[in-house]
Amino acid sequence: MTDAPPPPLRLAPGETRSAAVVRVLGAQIVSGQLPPGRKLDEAQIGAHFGLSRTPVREALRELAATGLVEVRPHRGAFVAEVSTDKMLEKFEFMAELEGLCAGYAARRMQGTARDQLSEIHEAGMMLVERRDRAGYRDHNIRLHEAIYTGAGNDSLREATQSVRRSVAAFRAAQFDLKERISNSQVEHGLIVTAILQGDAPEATRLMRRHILTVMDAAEAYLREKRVIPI
Amino acid sequence: MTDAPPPPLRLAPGETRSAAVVRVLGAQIVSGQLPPGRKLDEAQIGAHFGLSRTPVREALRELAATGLVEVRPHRGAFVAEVSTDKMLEKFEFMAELEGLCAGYAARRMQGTARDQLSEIHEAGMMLVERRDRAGYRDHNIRLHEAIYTGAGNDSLREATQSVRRSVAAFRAAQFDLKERISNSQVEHGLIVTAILQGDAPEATRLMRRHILTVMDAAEAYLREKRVIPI
DNA sequence: GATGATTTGTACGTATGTATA
DNA sequence: ATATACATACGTACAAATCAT
Repeated sequence: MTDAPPPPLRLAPGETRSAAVVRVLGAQIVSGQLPPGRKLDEAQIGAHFGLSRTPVREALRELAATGLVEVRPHRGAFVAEVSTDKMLEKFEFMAELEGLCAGYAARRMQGTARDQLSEIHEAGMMLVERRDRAGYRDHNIRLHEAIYTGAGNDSLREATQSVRRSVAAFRAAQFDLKERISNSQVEHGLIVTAILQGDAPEATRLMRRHILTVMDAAEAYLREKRVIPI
Repeated sequence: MTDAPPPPLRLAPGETRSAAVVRVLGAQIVSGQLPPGRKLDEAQIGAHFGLSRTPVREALRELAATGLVEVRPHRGAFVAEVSTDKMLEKFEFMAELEGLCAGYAARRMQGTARDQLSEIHEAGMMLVERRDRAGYRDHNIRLHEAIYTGAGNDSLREATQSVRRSVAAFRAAQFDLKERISNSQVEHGLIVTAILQGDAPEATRLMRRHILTVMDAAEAYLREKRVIPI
């Protein structure tokens, strides 16, 4: 329990301490290092980072706004604990949002952005062949983010990113079953083709199904385990 | 400039001071009392409410998370100033979200909730006849909220409410042109009918068009005035 | 149920960074 | 460009509420 000899908090240039805490704690929650339900003690976290409670408090409030943390008045902050039902609702919502992104992207993406989307997608092939699951996870995020951006609506993009993050916090690597990777690449191919052809309804439909497929895997996992994964 | 003789902040039971500040400032921003771009000085606001800067700070951060306030590091907090383009993006996004709500509501609303929706809608008739614009504004919110809830997905509901609030902050009463009220009631009628008949695609389409109609009025207004309204 | 310990909520002072002269 | 003024960012102390005993 005698951890953190030096203050392990590197500040990006121009970054405030509270922003850095948001960054670090958020990553730890999304990655599962801080499991749902874990108490987030202000003083303890502050000591860990070599900070006072003030910037930690602000960071916890900000994380609460994104849904990664739950703060109960006079009771403290906890890594958000999401019931299976709520999590399935989030997936359902995310499927709609991603579907919207794909549809708008099909209508709005132009020259350069379209080429980049193709390049990103094709880069995934190699990762599938290599069975590089970590690499594919990053690739997957890149592809989806390219589509969010291609939708040409910042409000939509931000909302989709936010929901994706809050969902990511509650599905561990377990979800990324081996078979899913090659299936995912195939589904991506269909979606990218629809976008490049400007077929918005098809892009929306395929993307929604793509996300709901992940949800089905998640649901099966959740029902079996009866607990929220790390 | 010698305002606020008594501390004008009433705390709801169990409410923290910072939560109360969020409530009051948020209402003032949405209602237009605090116009976009207005500087929100921590010390000044704290003095106004008879509080120290700490709860005010936390309130400003929370409002920033909802998009009503913009905080720039070391520079302070301001009522969010949204460009015309960004505002139109928000409207576009809101139209999609409300459309989703209507579609899900058509699939999921059951007995009691359906009856309540009908009742709410019919209550609007009287307000239109009376040309009660303030009353209709409240009624309009009630109807839309009933549909959000009827969608049966909390994530979707919260996101829709959030976008609606942030849009509301930038359209003043001017938008609610006299003719719009009766038109709105007619459009509501079509939407409610589609929901009660369980026709999800039609409910989605009608609701999206309903919101985009408001957007067109807003756009015309914005283009004319060349400024963000109060 | 009462009391003490612990943690959060708030107040206030200092340091740091930004903007202006 | 340097200095000055000012608001925020952070630290510290105290009050209030919750939890444990």
